[in-house]
Amino acid sequence: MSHSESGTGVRQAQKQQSRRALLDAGLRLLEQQNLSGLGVREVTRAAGMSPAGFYRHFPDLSALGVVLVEESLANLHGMIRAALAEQGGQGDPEALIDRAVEVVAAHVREHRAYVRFLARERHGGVREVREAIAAELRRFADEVAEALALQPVSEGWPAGEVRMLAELYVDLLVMTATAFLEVGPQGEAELARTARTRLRLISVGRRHWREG
Amino acid sequence: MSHSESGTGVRQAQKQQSRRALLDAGLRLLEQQNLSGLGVREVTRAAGMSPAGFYRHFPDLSALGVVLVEESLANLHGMIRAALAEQGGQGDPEALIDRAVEVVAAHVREHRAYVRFLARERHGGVREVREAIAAELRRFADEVAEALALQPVSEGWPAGEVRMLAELYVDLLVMTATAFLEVGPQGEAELARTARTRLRLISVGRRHWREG
DNA sequence: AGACTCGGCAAACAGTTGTTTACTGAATGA
DNA sequence: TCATTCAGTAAACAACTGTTTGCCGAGTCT
Repeated sequence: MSHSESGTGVRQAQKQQSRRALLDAGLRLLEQQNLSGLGVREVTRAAGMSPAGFYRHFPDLSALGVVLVEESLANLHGMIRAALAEQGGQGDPEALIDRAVEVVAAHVREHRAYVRFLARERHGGVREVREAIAAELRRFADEVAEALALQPVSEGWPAGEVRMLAELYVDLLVMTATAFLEVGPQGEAELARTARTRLRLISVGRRHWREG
Repeated sequence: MSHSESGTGVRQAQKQQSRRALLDAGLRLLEQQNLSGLGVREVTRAAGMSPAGFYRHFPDLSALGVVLVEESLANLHGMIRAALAEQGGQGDPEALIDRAVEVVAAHVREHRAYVRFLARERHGGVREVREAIAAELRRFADEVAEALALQPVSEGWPAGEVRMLAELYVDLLVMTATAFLEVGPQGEAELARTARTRLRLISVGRRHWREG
């Protein structure tokens, strides 16, 4: 058909489908288990595939884990980026905090398995996955730092301190996300409230920082 | 010999020694692995014992994990309790923060394996262990809340808010501890500095809370 | 049309696993 | 001293593991 670009169609599509089945099965199994305790056969069985088939897609279970990491944060990344852009530099910080907590809550509701996976493997036993998560969170902090620098409150703050602040916010948001996992639907509202208070506490501290 | 109390001596001592060997071997193996990926045979092999011997001490690997949790926090608990008592209610909060970070740093240096274990299994795949950690951290927060309530700054604060503040401090300290794990010896000083700044930020926020 | 690529499979490999069984022998209590 | 307790053992169990091999057959290219 075409004389350039991809060329193949059905072939790659089928492969991607199998790959997706493996990723989905893995993610599902990892809701109740650690990556270092997961088995190749276990995943292929759950994906309806022969054990050997796994190696056509990933060399390792670690490799599958790394892909899951990227997928995990791609979503959240997008949502946060949208939230930050929406408020821009001139939005009032209080509203931004509310929006951020809201976004995190929604994200957990929609991608529960991914969030649990991240929380579980962030300090888990597989180095490559740990490092992948750390790298993504670093990029996440970059983005938050960028947004913070635009706020009027950051006038005159050195980049290093803004960056530190951003990391603090990211850590708090990640903690909030994992806390959402462990709370029932009826506890969500209160958790969101305390999360907002935590963030506001930082916000207030920041405004009065110079005076000690 | 004696006609009451324990009676047996050598017997129990030998058993305790084997039990310790199992716990130590487990802790060592868990430095590079997750509990859900650990095996009974693996542990007994590392402890120089027959596989069946394990069941004379623990029904499960989860049970061993729970014991490790208790041991992990017993130390830290004691150190923090000492630091809090040392300052009492009248010590200045800044100094208390410095002392707390110092204590955490020392604790990580001395009990690296325990701290890594806690960080790894806090959200790990074994429910019983997760719950044990959560329970211990809750008790930890109780203690911090008690200390915070004694500070003059907490005048007029409702107990619920003090408690929330205590949880925030605990979360930050735990995060600091796990961060110490991932940083080389030359990065420790800077990490301690940013940890202190984070805590001070909260402190400042708290002082100016009412005025918004 | 024919040659070729390559995702998926069945089978085999040599190990490993958790747990139970019946046992041994030293520390114990009378 | 003699019977009892019980921590630790060796052996066996069936089931499972990760990975490699050769093969098939559908999708692809010329």
